[in-house]
Amino acid sequence: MPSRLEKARQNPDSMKGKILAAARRIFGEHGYYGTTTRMIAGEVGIDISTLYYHWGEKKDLYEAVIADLNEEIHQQLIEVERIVHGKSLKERLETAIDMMCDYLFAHPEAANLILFRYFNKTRQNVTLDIRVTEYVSNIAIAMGLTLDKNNISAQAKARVLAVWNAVLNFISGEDLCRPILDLDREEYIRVVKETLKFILIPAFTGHPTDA
Amino acid sequence: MPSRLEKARQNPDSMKGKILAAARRIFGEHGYYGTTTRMIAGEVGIDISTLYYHWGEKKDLYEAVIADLNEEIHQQLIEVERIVHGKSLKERLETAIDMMCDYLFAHPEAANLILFRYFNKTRQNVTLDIRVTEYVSNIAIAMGLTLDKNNISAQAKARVLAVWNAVLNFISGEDLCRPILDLDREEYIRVVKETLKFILIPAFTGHPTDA
DNA sequence: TACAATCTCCATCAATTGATGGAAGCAATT
DNA sequence: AATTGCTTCCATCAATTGATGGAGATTGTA
Repeated sequence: MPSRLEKARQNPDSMKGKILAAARRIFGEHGYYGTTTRMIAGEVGIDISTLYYHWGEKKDLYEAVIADLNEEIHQQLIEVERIVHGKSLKERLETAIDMMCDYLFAHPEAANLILFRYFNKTRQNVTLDIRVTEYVSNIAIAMGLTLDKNNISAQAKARVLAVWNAVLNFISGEDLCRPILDLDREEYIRVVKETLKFILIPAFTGHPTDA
Repeated sequence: MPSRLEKARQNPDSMKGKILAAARRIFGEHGYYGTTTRMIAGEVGIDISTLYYHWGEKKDLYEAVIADLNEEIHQQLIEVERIVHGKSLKERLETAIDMMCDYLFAHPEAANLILFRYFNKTRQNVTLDIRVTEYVSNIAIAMGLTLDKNNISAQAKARVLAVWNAVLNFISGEDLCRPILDLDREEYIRVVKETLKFILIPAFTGHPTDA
C-alpha cells in the first residue's frame, strides 16, 4: 500500500492525485460528515475499494486534503509577500486583498474547508490543523502591522483575523451573499474587493500602528 | 401528533421545547450531518421515538431550529434598533457591535447555525432560510448607511455583510482564534469588540456615506 | 511468453442511522 | 374502577455507510 500523508503534492494525473482533488471538492462542498466515500469515488468514476486502496480510511484522506491545502495556502502567502515587499502599507493591503480574493474565488472549496474547521467538533478525534496561527503572524509581519516580529500583539493578530474571516465568508457565502447584493459574479468579486479595502485601508492607515 | 413549525416559541419546560433547545445546541455544534437524532435524544435523556413523536423527521426538527433562531435574531435586531435610535452614527455602530457581540457570545450555537447555512449544499432538499437578506437591509437602514430606504445600494449591503460575517467568525471560531491571540475569554470578548470597532468606525465615519 | 507487482472492481460485512409499530405508562374525567 | 387521550419506551426495520477480502485485469520486466 502506498504511503499516506506525503508532504509532496500529488501528481494530478495519477489516480491518487485525482482522488485527492475530487475529495477536496466534495469535502469542501459538503463537509466531513456530509461527504461519503462513495460520493468521492463517484466523482472520480471509480469503485470505493480503489479509493481505500490509495488513501486508506476516510479520516486519512480528509487529513491529506487539509495538509495539501495548507501547503497551497502557504505557497500563496509566500507569493503575496514576495509581490507586496517594499511597497507602502496602503499598496500592500490593496495588493494582498486582490491576490487573496483572486486565489480564493478560483478555489472556493478552499475557503469552505478552512471555515468548516472553525466548528469541527469531530465526534471521532480527527486531528486536522489548518495553520491559521502561523498564517496570521506571517501576514501581520508582511503587512507591517507590528513593530516587534517576535512579539506580535493580540490587537494586530485580531485585526488580521478579522480581515481573513471577512474574505473567507464572502467566498464561502457567495451563494447567500450574491443574491442579497443582486450582482453577477464579476460585479460581486469587484464589490467584495472594494468593500474589504473600504473597510481596511482607513482602519490600518488612519491611526498610528500600535507597538 | 402536534403541529410542527409553529411560529410561536416553544415553552422551554415542555418536552417539545426541551428537545428543540437540545437540537439547537447539537446541530449548532456538529452541523446537520454531524448530528444524529440519537445524540439529540441522548442530550435530553429520552428515547428517539419520543423525539420523532414530537417533531417528526430530522429535517423538520432542523427547520424548526432555524425558524426559532430566525425569530430570536429578529427580536434581537429590533431591540438593537430601539436602543441605538437617535444616536450618532459612531454611537450606533459601537452600541450595535456591543449588543450583537454580547448576544452571540451568550449563544455561540446561533453563530454556528448561521455559518453552517453558508455552505449548506444539502444532499436532500432541506429548505432552510436564515433571513440574512432581511437582516442586512434592516441593519443598513438602522445604522443610517443608506439614504434611500427602498433602494439600498450593493455597497451599503456589502459593508453590513462584512461586519456581520466578521462578528460571526469571531464567535464560531473562538476555539481557533482565542489560542492564536492567547487571551482568556473575557479579554477575548473585549478584543473582538475593540477590533470590530477599530475596523468599522473609521470606515463608516471617515468617508461620506454613499447615496 | 511467463511471471510478478500493481491496480481495479465485485461482493459482502458490520455498524450506524433515520424511522416506525405497538405495548406500556400516566393523567384526567366520568 | 373504567374509559379515554396523551406520552414514553422497547424492539425492530430498511437503508446507508465505512471498510475489507479476494478475484480478475493491467502493466512492466526478464
